[in-house]
Amino acid sequence: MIVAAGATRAGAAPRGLRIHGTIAHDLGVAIVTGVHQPGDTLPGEIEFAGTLHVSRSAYREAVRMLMAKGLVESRPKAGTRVSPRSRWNLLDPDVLAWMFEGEPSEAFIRSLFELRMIVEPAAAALAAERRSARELAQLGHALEEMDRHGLATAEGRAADQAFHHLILEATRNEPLTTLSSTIAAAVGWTTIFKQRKRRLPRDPMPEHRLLYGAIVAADPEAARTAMAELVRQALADTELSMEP
Amino acid sequence: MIVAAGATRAGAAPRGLRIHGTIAHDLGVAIVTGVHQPGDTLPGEIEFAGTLHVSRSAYREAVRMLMAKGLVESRPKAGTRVSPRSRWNLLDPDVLAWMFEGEPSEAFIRSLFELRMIVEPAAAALAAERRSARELAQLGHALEEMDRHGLATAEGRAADQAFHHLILEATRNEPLTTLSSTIAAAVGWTTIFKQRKRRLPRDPMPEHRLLYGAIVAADPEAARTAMAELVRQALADTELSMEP
DNA sequence: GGCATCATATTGTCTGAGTATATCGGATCA
DNA sequence: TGATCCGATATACTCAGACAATATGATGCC
Repeated sequence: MIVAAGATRAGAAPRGLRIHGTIAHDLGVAIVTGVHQPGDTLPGEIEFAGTLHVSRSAYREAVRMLMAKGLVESRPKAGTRVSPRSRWNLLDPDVLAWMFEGEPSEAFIRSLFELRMIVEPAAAALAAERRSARELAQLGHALEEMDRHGLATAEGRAADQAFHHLILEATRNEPLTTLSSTIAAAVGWTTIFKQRKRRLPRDPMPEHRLLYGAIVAADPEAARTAMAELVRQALADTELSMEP
Repeated sequence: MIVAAGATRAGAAPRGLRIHGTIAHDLGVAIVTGVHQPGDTLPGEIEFAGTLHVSRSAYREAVRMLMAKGLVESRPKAGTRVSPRSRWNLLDPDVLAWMFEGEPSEAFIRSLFELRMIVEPAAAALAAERRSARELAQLGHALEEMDRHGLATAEGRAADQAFHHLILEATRNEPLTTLSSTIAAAVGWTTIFKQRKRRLPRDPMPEHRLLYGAIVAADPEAARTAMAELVRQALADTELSMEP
């Protein structure tokens, strides 16, 4: 891992992607990591496509995808330029994932946690009011899975993400749930980021159980408090791995 | 307005867009308004491109944009299918705008206000703590503009959106600010939606001034309360135009 | 010095061909 | 009869080359 200077080709490419997807990925990562800065004009289509050894069509389709995410804008004669950061769709799952392929700034990670701190406790409160019996069961199952595997394993982290996603789904609020994909992904990457340097300082299971209990009890305020504590703890753990 | 069956061509097309952009717009609207439902398979490229009287390239680029927004996914042999709603990027500015070209469900509008109710008061609190002198001045100016033109005019609504956007910018939180583009757009369309049926029931200026005062005074809790009241009022006004 | 005009570079669009891939249907086997 | 394997096929994917549309930046005029 770690930036990974491509051996034979460009960036470390995700498998199962078509050419246009690969180009979009590589170019997207290059943009969000600052290789191409906002305001920069990319090389012309024919030239750049040639450099990347792909057809103009494939390259153009990649650019269309980045345009849809607000990363670039292109006009005839003017060329294709990197958009100002303010136009980037930072809440797009791909964009966020691309950010974490580099080393995102500490300020950015902090911003994400701030957003989690705003959204997730409120979501937990809503979920406590609206959750169905079925969702309660699923939450319980996810909790068990987390417990069995631990957060060091892929299964454990998947269960963690499922747990948080289930809570957002129980809010019966689609836009809020969409935020979940984004934040859940960020949480996932941050967790990997975190465990890369040192082992997990604390066991987060007690807080998860507290939160689960509050949702079962249909107690919005307890759920809000529990979730806030959980996010706070996650931030603290992440900070430990950032500073020193 | 109102669905607007296209006179000569397809949907009511936004001007200044290229062909691929137009197709993406029309297809996107058709999807989010339910003409093409999740799970549906779109006609083949050659056929559909022919139906729309555009080249395959233009059509494919349009599909790439929709794919980037999570609306469709396409694989060889399987065709291009509309993705399940859970994969849609509802926080994408375009997607949200497209939703409002139809008549979004009441539940959806309510969800958006619920999200505003979570995010904006918290943002106002952060803004009260972190705002710069320059932003204070800009906020004051926006408030003046709103006062002068009123919310019935385009200038007034622009000032309103600027006011809210400035607050989010003052939070020094990029992801949160990105949410602004989305929510601000939604608020804009909802306002039009609202005034279409009846005139503005109440004058929202006093609450805006209250909020502004709290931010000037660097009082987070007062700002939070004021913003909550403002959003609550906006919801109430919108509800008036939905029910009867 | 400001403004209108025009040449030009760049993206945008179109056409047509060939490739890669995943699904569907049939054949084989338990 | 049922399930598994495997090949034919439909579809998206990639490529190549040409022409059109457009906004820029220079030029010339007022």
